[in-house]
Amino acid sequence: MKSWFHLNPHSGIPMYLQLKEQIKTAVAGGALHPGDRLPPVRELALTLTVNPNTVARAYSELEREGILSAEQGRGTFVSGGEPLLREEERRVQVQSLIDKVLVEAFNLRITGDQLQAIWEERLRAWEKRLQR
Amino acid sequence: MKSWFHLNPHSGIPMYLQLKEQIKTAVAGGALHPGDRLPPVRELALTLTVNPNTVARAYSELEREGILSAEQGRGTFVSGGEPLLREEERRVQVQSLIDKVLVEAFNLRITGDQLQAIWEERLRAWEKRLQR
DNA sequence: GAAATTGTATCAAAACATTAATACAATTGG
DNA sequence: CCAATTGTATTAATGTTTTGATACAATTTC
Repeated sequence: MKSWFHLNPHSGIPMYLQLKEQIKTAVAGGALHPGDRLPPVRELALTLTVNPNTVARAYSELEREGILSAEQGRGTFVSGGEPLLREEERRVQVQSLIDKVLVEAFNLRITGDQLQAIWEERLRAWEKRLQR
Repeated sequence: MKSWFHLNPHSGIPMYLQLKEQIKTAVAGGALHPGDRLPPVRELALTLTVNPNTVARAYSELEREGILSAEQGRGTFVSGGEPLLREEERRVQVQSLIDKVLVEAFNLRITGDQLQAIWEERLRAWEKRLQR
């Protein structure tokens, strides 16, 4: 449980977004489990040499998204339970993300077959990391 | 070839991005074909009640991406020919988009099976629109 | 060749987003 | 109960992006 995250102040991507992304990836990939406690905002801010507000923003946006759960005085944790949105809404979100991928892919002149192959490859890669 | 695009100034998404997105979708979906001419920047700017620079920005970014092709004095056209990036690079781009979808999906607690079903459904939906 | 049409370039203004400084509030631990 | 720990809220400073005004350049049309 050491130096998980690292931020690049010059990447052009806001640091709070970099952190959000890394936390989401860690959760999806099984490096963080429901109930795990994240470092306090000030502590993580120190190790990342970043303003505490930057960490706080990442945490609180992830809480709004139902991925973390914060309790004042106690800490911030990976949340396990029920999704915030109902099935239908989550489905729609994923659909629209996938539609974006399809538009991009076709504009990149990727064929349906190539696309399908990449999809299967990536899905397999993630399934491995998920079945812990 | 009428009122294709419409922009919402209050959506929170910059208008030049909305326009880019709509053009990309039209191209991917077969509403616009290689060689088709787009309206002149000033004309489209009028119909969308937007500054000409806004349209020009969308056009020129899409040109950089190899989707449109502009010629001063003549107009702007949907480009048909070879992709700008080589196979490998395009593959990587699509891969990373798909990885983002997977992370989002798993954080939304969508199961692999559900995800696979949505993928197949959307791919079929687009394939229909593409085989013209 | 001149006027019209079209995309391009430059620069500034306005809007927006990110980061920072600081203070507040709830919980825990002794 | 008091100090320490932790997340939250407010506000300002800074930085970045988007939009707009205007002028320029290439091509077409007559």
